[in-house]
Amino acid sequence: MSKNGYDFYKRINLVGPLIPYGKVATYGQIALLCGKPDNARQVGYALRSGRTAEDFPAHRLLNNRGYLSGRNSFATPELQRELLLREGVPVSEDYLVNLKQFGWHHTLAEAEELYLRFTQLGI
DNA sequence: TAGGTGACGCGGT
DNA sequence: CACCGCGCCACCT
Repeated sequence: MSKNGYDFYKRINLVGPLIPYGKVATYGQIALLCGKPDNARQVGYALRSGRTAEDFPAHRLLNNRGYLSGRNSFATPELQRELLLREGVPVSEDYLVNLKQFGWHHTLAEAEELYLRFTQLGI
């Protein structure tokens, strides 16, 4: 837990790597899995400000409309597109991904297991 | 301390 | 569909 009592970023770094290869996830979805459904903006902020771990698949994150919106050198929409195409995720010329088909539809069990893990880690 | 900012999201038009 | 307004909330001046 950080000095101000905030543990959101630690949770993010545990959730991110769970996004399956060949799938994408939304900022809001990650926030929800972190137990903070209203913190979608903070997920983007975490990446923008370099608070995410090395193994965080930043290219697999997009907004709720399916648009790639990376904002730093590690994940520009162009780079995200390149990486996603490489792992078999179709991305249109205007950086749009079909969330229905390639979104990560996590299960309730996965969400519950994460919550348990956070509790065990005290974060 | 107050106010501005934003890799967001939802609901309304 | 698209566009807009507004709520959101940790961070940073």
